[in-house]
Amino acid sequence: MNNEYIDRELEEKAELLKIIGHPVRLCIVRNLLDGGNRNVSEMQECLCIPQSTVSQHLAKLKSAGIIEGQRNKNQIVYALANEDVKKIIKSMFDIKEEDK
Amino acid sequence: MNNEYIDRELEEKAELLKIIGHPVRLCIVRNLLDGGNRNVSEMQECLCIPQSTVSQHLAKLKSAGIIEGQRNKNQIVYALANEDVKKIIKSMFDIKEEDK
DNA sequence: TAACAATATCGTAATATCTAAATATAGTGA
DNA sequence: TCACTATATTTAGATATTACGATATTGTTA
Repeated sequence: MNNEYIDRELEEKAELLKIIGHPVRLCIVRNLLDGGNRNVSEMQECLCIPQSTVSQHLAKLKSAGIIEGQRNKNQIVYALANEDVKKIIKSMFDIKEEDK
Repeated sequence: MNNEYIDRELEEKAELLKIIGHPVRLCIVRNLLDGGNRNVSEMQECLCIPQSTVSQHLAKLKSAGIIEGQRNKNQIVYALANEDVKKIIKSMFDIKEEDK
């Protein structure tokens, strides 16, 4: 976007919104905030879609800094890593507390 | 998306996020909330993009119920019409009050 | 009603996204 | 090291989105 009124901040926020603007990714992110599935196999089962598809959505979320993965033994455990996204999900889905 | 874990609500919210997840549309929506340009010509000037492009983005926002247009003489004055979107924009851009 | 101004819609080419199978990688435990 | 499990990457076809010129529509005013 080559436009002085659309600045870097706006571009970045738009990108963030676009990335969570997909049913599978929004489901992943909402579950993460809501204390749900944290590793890929669980997400895959819960979402009923192929593993590679889940992984690609996770890659997209990760490259935007929305989630972070940490290896735990055999698995990779994901967590939300972006405050804007947390705020958005909380306000959209009326989630009160991170249950931990 | 044919998946029992991804329900109607999730689909709708994802669609909403996707629609505001575009720099031009996010700019329009943020300006509307922030008391800025409300008719198409002003937006067009401010955004430096062709009128038909602005109109198409407005159509998308409108068909998702994010904005509503009201005719005022020669022009159509738009306003935000979706509470989720208002909340999101406010929290992302630290807008305190609708100035009116 | 004619000319004009503001906005919307259409057509379409370029680009981006999505999905999923196939394949690769990397950690774990025997 | 070997087999296994969990996850990531690659590839490709299908689909969706985007931008914008051309054109249409609708309201206004003379």
